[in-house]
Amino acid sequence: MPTISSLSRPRLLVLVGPTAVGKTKLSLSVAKHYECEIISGDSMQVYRKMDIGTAKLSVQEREGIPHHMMDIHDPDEAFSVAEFQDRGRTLISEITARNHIPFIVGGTGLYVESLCYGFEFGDNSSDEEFRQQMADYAASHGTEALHERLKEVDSITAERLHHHDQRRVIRALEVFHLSGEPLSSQLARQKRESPYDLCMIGLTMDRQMLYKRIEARIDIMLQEGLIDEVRQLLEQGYSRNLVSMQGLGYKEIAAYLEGEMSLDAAVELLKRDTRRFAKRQLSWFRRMTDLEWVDVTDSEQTDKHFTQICKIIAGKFR
RNA sequence: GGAGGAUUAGCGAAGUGGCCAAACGCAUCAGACUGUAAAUCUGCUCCCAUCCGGGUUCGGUGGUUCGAAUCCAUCAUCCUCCA
Repeated sequence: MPTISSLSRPRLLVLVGPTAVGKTKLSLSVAKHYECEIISGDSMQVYRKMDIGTAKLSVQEREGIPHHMMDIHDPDEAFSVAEFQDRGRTLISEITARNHIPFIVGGTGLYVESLCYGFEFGDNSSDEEFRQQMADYAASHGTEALHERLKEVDSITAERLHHHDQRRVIRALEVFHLSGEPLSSQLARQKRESPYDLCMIGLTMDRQMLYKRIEARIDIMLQEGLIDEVRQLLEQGYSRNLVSMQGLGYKEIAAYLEGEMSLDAAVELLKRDTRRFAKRQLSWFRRMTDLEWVDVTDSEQTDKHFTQICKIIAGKFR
């Protein structure tokens, strides 16, 4: 039963799951049934010109359902969780005002969670020069020395980070550098409560089956012209160092196109990396306690899964 | 028929008398994750045990030795060369 506060909070429907489980397909049925507008919860679909490798639905395939947070940046424009959250919040209130249900569908755990819960990124922003300085320091003095420096300003964060995890060590240092406050104390202030009336569904599947689907999907992407897509990006001058080019499929195919490995090797690597990614997604989602799981191993039974999902939604949003 | 080489954990591959349950790589599995997150990072993987620890391994069998994955014999399988 909804409490007073849940009645006053906007509804937010969420569908997560590892890559290639079948989120997209199910999301269309659900969106139609509940008059939803979809917000892509995916860190790579935000980029234009990256369609095949990100398994983006074409406008036609969207069957008239609005899809937000797609194609909002060129591949050389940096994107971040904070921006995702910011835009997401706006979208949610706009969609709610239209009397539609905002529906996040995606596989980027951090992004989805940042929107679902009260993550506060503050105005820490970033400082490229500082990052570079820190990276240089680690290169000359070692990662442990850099970790030591973090220990001095934020021992709590240092405690939980391995000194090899330079990206996080540097960010924690950067947060202190920019705000004068340790990341850990900023985090301690945040409340875990969601600003929304949440209904979160997670799709899962037998691992072997999922891996087969991943491989099959990659083969299809290749047939659909993934290599050309990557080639065009490179020809248009998008560097391999760009964040967008670190995406699965782009990274590996670019390595092939630049002559670093054979196509077979690149494809094999892409499959492996994607399998690993799916595993990581699952381990992220598993700790999300508000999630209701739906096992879609029997991938033929989409009607059954759809019914199951509707039941969960009906239970939450009554 | 003869000569030589090989056989190590899921795979590849070190180890050639004690420091070996066995390096390393891969793959698998598990985990972390608050402005790069499709990124970044950690740990496990012969069996049993939460820990201490215990039990079985290095193609099979039988030896030598206080002690063998490592030495010897023999059998099996594979490869190369000579017939």
